[in-house]
Amino acid sequence: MPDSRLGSGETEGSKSSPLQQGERQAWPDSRQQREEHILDAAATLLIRWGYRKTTIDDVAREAGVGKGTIYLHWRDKNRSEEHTIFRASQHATEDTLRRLAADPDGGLFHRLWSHGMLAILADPLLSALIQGKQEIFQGLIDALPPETLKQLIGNAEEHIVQLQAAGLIRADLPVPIIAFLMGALKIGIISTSDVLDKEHAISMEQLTEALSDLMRRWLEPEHLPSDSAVGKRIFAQWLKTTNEIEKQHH
Amino acid sequence: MPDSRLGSGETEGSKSSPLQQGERQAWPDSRQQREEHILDAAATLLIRWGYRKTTIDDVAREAGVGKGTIYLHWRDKNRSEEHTIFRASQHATEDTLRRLAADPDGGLFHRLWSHGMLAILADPLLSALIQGKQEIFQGLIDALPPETLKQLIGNAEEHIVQLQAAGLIRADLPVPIIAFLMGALKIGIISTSDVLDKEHAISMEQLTEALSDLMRRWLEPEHLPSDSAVGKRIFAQWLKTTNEIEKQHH
DNA sequence: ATGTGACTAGAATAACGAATCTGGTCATCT
DNA sequence: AGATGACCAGATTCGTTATTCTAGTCACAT
Repeated sequence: MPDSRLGSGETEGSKSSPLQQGERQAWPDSRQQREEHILDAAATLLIRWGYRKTTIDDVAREAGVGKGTIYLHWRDKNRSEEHTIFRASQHATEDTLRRLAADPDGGLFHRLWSHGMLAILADPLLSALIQGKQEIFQGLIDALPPETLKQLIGNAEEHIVQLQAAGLIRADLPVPIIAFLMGALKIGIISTSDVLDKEHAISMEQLTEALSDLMRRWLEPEHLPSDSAVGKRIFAQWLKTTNEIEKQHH
Repeated sequence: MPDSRLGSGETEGSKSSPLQQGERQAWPDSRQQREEHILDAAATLLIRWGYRKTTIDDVAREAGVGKGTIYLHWRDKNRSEEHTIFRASQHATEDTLRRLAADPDGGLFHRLWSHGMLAILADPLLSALIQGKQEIFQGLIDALPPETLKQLIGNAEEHIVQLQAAGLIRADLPVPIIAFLMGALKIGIISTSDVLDKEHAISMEQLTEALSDLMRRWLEPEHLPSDSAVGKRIFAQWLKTTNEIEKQHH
């Protein structure tokens, strides 16, 4: 599991050392490592109990640090949980880019879409967020910058314009309609994906294939640009920009 | 507005007579007319206040009849509201068939789908039901036969098999996947359609066209069957069956 | 017959003080 | 320094009682 950290800037030397198995854990962690641990804990509890029912004490206990320590990393509870969501989004982006890089057709739009879709689907936190599960984000969601959700759904019209210009998707459809339908499909899939497991066992591979097929037939033009690198560049650029916007909010 | 009543059985002779404008209304209605009025009232209030907050008294007042009268038509509150939903579904079916009949391409699958979609989208009650808006159906939804919702979403695999056999949709895709994605798309569209009005003014005509385009490219085979009547027959049959199933529940 | 609305029992809701919980601080410890 | 957890004020929840509401009935009116 390679993990290219685009993350929060600070780098620090101190490597982790003799990690012993105490009652929970006891690591003389580096600051960054500890932050990651705390965010892990926060994500776990956020999914399990939701924002309202997850207390700072819980997170601290789960992460094996003192309560005050959390306030050494974030100004308040909101900032900490926001960062948790931001990191999940970051991971999904990295995951998508990784999948695209490994895909020979990674420069084609239908691959971008299905890989991106699957990356979100794989993360329960992002799925819940897009589904608009208020019971999980109760109270936090208002504090969240409204951009975040929109970015996650990814119905950015600007991006569609770029793709049309590059000849990667059909130019004969109105941009707002494409944006609307792509968003609707994404939300619909995430909202009903729990049925997948229960009723019909559809594998993720099958779903990826089917989604690629759908997007290709619907949105890709007869003749694709010869240079496949163009697509890859645009996608990477787009995903990066998206993350930048979210990061601005700290 | 033609209205072929498939409804509740009873027929009665008494025609309506001098309808005067009282404080609300005063019609010596036929039994059936009155039932329609009550259902209209119930639908209005259901959308406005939801099931929990709508009382039988409210419905009676809105319909301009006495409270007891409602109990002359339905055993209890549940039955009355269920009938309201059933009627909405019936209307949507009739609406879809009417649109298909008026459409020269009414025998093609992509027309069925977009017309059906639009019919649901046009009815706030059905939209809310499919969206799973619990705040509206709170308490009623449990009493509802689980079939109802499934039928409304229309992800009936059986139907897809028929369509494949008739050569109206591609046969090279697994049925469960088609069912899943069609359901997801429908739910997504309905769930996000409120954004339509607000942000980007997408007309219903545009949406119909775009949906037709999507479904045709995604699901229709190269070569369509020459006899367009086949499609119409299958669609009519299917929509009828769907309604029958719901009607069984009274 | 047919329609009605006053009536009732049981359920839902409001009121409200007591008890508990929790985000954030800071004196203390390492 | 860097980290912690006891502590506090304000918010939330809980337990209880009082009040209101409403589905369904039925004696009466039309």
